[in-house]
Order: sequence, then structure tokens, then C-alpha cells
Amino acid sequence: MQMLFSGMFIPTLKENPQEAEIISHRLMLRAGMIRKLAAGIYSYLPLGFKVLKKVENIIRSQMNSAGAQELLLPTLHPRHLWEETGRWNEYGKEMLKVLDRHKREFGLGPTHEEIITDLARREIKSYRQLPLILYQFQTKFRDEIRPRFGIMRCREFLMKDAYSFDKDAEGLAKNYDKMYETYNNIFTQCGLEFKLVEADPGLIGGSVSHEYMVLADTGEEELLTCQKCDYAIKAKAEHNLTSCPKCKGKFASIRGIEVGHIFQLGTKYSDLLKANFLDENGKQTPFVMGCYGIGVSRIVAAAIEQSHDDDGIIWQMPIAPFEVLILPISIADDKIMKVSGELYKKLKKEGIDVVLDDRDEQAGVKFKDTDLIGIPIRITVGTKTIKENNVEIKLRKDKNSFKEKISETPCKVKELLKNMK
RNA sequence: CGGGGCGUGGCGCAGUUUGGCUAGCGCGCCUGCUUUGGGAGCAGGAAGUCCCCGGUUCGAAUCCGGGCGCCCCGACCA
Repeated sequence: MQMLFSGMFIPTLKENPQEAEIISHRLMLRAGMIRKLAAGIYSYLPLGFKVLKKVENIIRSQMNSAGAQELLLPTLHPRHLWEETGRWNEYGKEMLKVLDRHKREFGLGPTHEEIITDLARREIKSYRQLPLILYQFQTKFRDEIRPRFGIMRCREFLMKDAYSFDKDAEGLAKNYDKMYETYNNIFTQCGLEFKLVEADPGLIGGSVSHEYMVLADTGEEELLTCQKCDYAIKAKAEHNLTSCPKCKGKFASIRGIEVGHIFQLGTKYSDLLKANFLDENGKQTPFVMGCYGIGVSRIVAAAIEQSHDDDGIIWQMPIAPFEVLILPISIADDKIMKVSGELYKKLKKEGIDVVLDDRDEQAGVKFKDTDLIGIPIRITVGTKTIKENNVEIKLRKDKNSFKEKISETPCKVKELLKNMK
């Protein structure tokens, strides 16, 4: 597929829209990644969607490596299933509800314990089919009390939710650990700086639960982190700790954005929904379950909160919408366009996610947009450097650029990419 | 839901206090020419239910009443 900037739908904005206050919201609007339809309801434009997909793919490959299997569950949930667990009322106003033509009630799925457990009770009959981890990427609906911060807290958002089924607590502990590790890998691979904290299971239920917090000043959650080890705890959790219980180090107060939450559910849902299998002794036994969520769309916002400057977004390579942007200073100059076009083809051939800014705009406009959108590697092809058979390479995160021989550029870019992944 | 703020071409705003003539500015958009290394210059042009409904008035973006929408602070969450 040709990635020519001129043909792409990336409506960038020069000014800050007044509707947006926090940085990620402002920058996503300005970079042409998202547009608002209503409060807490957003469209993802091609650039935003591309980033979302990159995050999704990182999660998918890690989940698959952990042996989890992807499926897709329905969005419309019949009322009776949620009544079986008592959550039709318990979840209350947060669940959006709809009627069909026969006036039957459905909820728009805010989470899928009921659905997956119903599937398990119908299909998993024997301990021989366990353990099992199933997951999906799906749009979730939650009628939040107060949607805010753009994509950060939405009424409609993309979530990865996984559910594990085991024959006993030991199996659950194993799967939980596996997911715990997998989540660490996922957030690390996304290039995020994060902390793990113990959490309150809340409405989802269960006993053990951990949250993954991306560190950012605008985070909604206040955390206490140990300055010596990596221990962290929610500030509002009920405790009287003045120093780290692990190493007695001092606490520092920081803020975090919750991007992932894992739970040991135990038999809460399998009991309520009578989801049983036959164990080795031929005895009906409830599944021992865990559930594991990641706010995919929220990761995108959190990544921006964590990495930006006055000029715009600074993407970490693995989730950048493009890895490389080639910026010809003038499209009227045949030599510049020839070099740019050839470079583009070569990088493309190497499987590099490259875009050519072939727009008939002033150089300044292109520079500003590249910075705003936050492409990690920029290759500028200009009259001055081209005479010496050079191009200029600049990393978004660095202040200064450097020159590189045109012929060496593909190699150099490959090397840079290797170091930045 | 309680508290605060906002609503005027696509975006950012002025005008509203003290009602008045054709609703204005910057950016963006279209056409042409000139420019071309950090958001260009000149000329011409398109684009508006001034959030909606009702009221007051000779006359309403502006005053009054009601409603809706959006943002921020609190409870909620991935």
C-alpha cells in the first residue's frame, strides 16, 4: 500500500480546540487522530486507528505467546444472563440498555464474565479441556458518571479482556502469574513506564487483584511508590504505611493512569451461573476463573501523556503510527523528489513503516506536522544536503539532527529501528 | 447528581455589560500569480439556523423564561 501523505486523511489542527484540556486529548485532536461525536464517544481517524492497531497487535502477539486463544463475544447481552449473577441491578446505571422489537431487554456489554462463563458451562465438560485462557478485543460500553479527558475515560472504548478457566486454585495461580508476566511484557513493549499495584476487585469481584498504572502527572489515581524498590500502592487504599513494607524505603507520591487490571475471580461466576465440569473423580466442580483486562484505547492516550513536548507527540517506536517520515523540502524540485521517492521505495521494501510527505506545502508546515504527529524518525531531503549526496536524519526525541549518505540511509535507518524497538 | 465555565462559518476568538443599520477578525478552505529549510505574500472567492424553543420590543447574537449540548472539580473505571 502506498503511504503518501498527500492522499491520506490526517486533518491536523494548528490551534488547540477549546474542548480539550489535557495534553493527550489536545494532541490527539490536533494530530487528526480522533474526533468527538458526543461526550465520551469518539471516532478514530486513520492515524489514530493505526496506532490503536499497533497496540492491539502487541497485545495479541503476547497473549498468543502465553497460550491464550482469541475469540469474539457478542456486544448485546440478554438480560436474563445478567440477572443470574445479580449484576443486572448491581451494575445499575452504568450499563447501557436497549430493547429489541419484541421489547426484550439487552445490555450493551460493559465486561464479559457472564457471557464467557455461559459459554464455558455449555461447552467445557471435562477437566481434560482445562486449563484454558480465552480473550478478545472488543468495544465495551459503560455509561460513565462523567466521561472525560477525550479517549481516556469513554463511554465506548476498546478493551482486551481475557478469561482463564482452571480446575483448581493452583491452576488459577499459575495462569494468573502467566498473565501477570504477559502484562508486564505488553506494557514494556509498548514503551510505557508503569507500576504494578495491588487493587480492590470492586464490582468484578474475586480476591487477588492487581492494577497496572502508567505514570503520568495527569493520572487520575494517586500512588505512593517506594524510592528504593519498585513497590507501589494506591494512596487512597486503606493502609497506614509510612514506608515501604518490602524494603522500608521512603514513599514518593506520583500519579498513574490505570491501563490494565487482573483479577483472581475464583468461583464467583461459576457458582452463580452453575458452570461446572467433571473432575478426575467424576464430580461436578465449578471452574476456577481469572479475568484480565487492558484498556487498549486508553494505552494510546496514556502513552501520549507520558511522552510529548511543546511541539507534539513523541511516540515510542513500537506504537508509532509510522516509523519513518521522508520529508522532501520542495516537491517542485525533481532531484529532491527522485531521491525521496527512491528512499521511500527502498525502506518500504525492507518492510519499514514509512510515509512520504509529498504534500505541496511549505517545509515549515511539514516540519510542524511531523513533530505534532510525533513520527520517531524524520528524513529530510533538501537542496543543501542533496548536493553532497546526503540527507538529514532527525529523531523526534532528540534535539539535533545528523547527516547521512543517501546510499547508507536505508542501512542507518534499519540500525536505528533496531535500537528503538 | 452537586459546584464552576462555555456555546457566534471547519478551527481559535471579538461583539453581549449599555438592544440599532450589511455579524466581524485571525487561521483554514477554493482560484490565480509569486514564494519555498520551521505553520509564506498579494489579489479574488466560497462558507453563518449567532445551540434550540418561547417571550419582551418598531427592532434581539445582545434583555427575560425554559430546554439542549460541551468542558472542568467530586463519587465510578480499563
